[in-house]
Amino acid sequence: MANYEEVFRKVVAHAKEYGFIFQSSELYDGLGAVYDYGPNGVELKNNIRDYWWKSMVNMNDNIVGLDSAIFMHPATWKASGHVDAFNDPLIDNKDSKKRYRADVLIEEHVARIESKIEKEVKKAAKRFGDSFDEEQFVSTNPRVVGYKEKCTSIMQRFAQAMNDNDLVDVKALIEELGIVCPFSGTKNWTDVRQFNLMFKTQMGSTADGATDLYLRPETAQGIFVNFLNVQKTARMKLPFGIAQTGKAFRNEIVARQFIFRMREFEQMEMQFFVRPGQEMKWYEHWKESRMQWHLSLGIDKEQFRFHDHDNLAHYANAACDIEFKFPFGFKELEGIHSRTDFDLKSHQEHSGRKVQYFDPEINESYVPYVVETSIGLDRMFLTILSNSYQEEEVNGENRLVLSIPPMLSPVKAAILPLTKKDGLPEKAKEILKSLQYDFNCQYEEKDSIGKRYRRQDAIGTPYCITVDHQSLENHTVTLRDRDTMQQERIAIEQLHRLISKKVGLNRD
RNA sequence: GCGAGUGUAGCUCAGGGGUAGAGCAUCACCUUGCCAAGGUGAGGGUCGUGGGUUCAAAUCCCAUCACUCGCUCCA
Repeated sequence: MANYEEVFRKVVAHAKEYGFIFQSSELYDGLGAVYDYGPNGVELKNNIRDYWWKSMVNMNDNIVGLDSAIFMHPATWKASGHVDAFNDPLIDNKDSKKRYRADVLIEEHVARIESKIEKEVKKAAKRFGDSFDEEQFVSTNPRVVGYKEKCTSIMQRFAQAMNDNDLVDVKALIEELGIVCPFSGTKNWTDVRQFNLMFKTQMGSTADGATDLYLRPETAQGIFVNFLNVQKTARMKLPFGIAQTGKAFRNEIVARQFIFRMREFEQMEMQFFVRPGQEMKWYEHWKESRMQWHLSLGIDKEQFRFHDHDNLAHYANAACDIEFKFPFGFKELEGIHSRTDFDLKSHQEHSGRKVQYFDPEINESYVPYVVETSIGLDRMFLTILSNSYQEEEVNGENRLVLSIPPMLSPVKAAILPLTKKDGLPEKAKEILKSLQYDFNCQYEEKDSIGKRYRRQDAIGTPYCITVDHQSLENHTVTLRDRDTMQQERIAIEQLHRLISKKVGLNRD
């Protein structure tokens, strides 16, 4: 594991040194868990996004795109469940230094009382034998009734306190119940604090007339609230999908592991709408299809695995992750969720509008079911980066190469005059002009040719084109392959076709 | 938020009360010309920030900020 950490350290340092990723606001000592993409980083990121968009939207005639705004009506987040689910009251035990969710502590306490009720019931059942009437017992036995009342009053008080945002009373409740920390066994608690996982902001320039808004914590809701607009205007028939990429914001309590967990990050999501009852078929379809997408990038199959969720979120009836083996272990890269009709139905209820689809095949209107594929663009970036980073030995010397899939490489080709005289730079610049319209190219004449090759290796450029004296005579150049370091001499006219074949999406 | 660690040049780090250092990187010139680190020279730091002790603080003390790691959360 120490070795993995070492590799990860190097990847992070490399990302900075070669202009892929900088920490946000570094000039001011940095801003935690926020990162900026540098000149090479933005190219790679754009290429990943393009590749996703092409394969999801352009290659599927039943998927269309959308770019919804980051600001959304605040009711959206009530409907989606985020307002409730993203507000956790937390409390620390000062002795054990452990942190707990206050609601969980209280619920566990209630659960203990409930188990006492069960014990009483069992005991009674034994005592009364066949004539035992559980319902009657539970409603009449004074001890059980007392327990039940206690549970109800605790939960009511807790609900009331949460509703009033009265965290002082939540703490008082915990103290009154005598809840102790399982580790230290003490009641030495801090105050209860609320963690807001959504970022709040205001719309409207005057303080008193402003409306509280949230920065969206996921892009999906923009798709759901536009379901009718898109379906009608693009004349889509079920099953069909809506895809969107964009920024999302989460106030993570801790943010670690470089760009794996960021406060501001970018998602690539596709929500696929299906007839109720067909969701599992499509869930399986997208599970398979998304895994194939990852494998199409040439990454080793062993680096991925599925992880099925046991504890499903409130909206899902099936969910799995595609995990990638990051340098710090297998971690979630993409989620495929069968979200049922939860979201659309909830928006229907909250908005008071009909969010339904009339299905001409069965002559019926219904709220569609949704299968979601949701991948973190930044996580995909880290996947590509950490998977590409390689150190190898060449003639007793280290070579550092990013073996990025060529279609994703920030720079497709470097054009290098062997020397910076005798008209070689001019010839090289001619070639640059002929290629740079279609490919992101770099021209370099500084330093020895070997040094330039290695610099290009370090940013993952698949091709180096070297212009030498022979080029002036017969219009040929050498084309060096990043991975094999082999060179072949080819006609300048062939360059465009060869590079296109290697870096294009269509490999035929 | 708690605990531990770190903060000196673009990067990696040395220096632990007395004029701020090295290697690499950068820039210029020379040399070489197909797999990085040849020669000469140059630029670059009020040692994270603020305060204190001292004749004197990068160095000792206090505070503060940021980052890293662990714990709590994570569709």
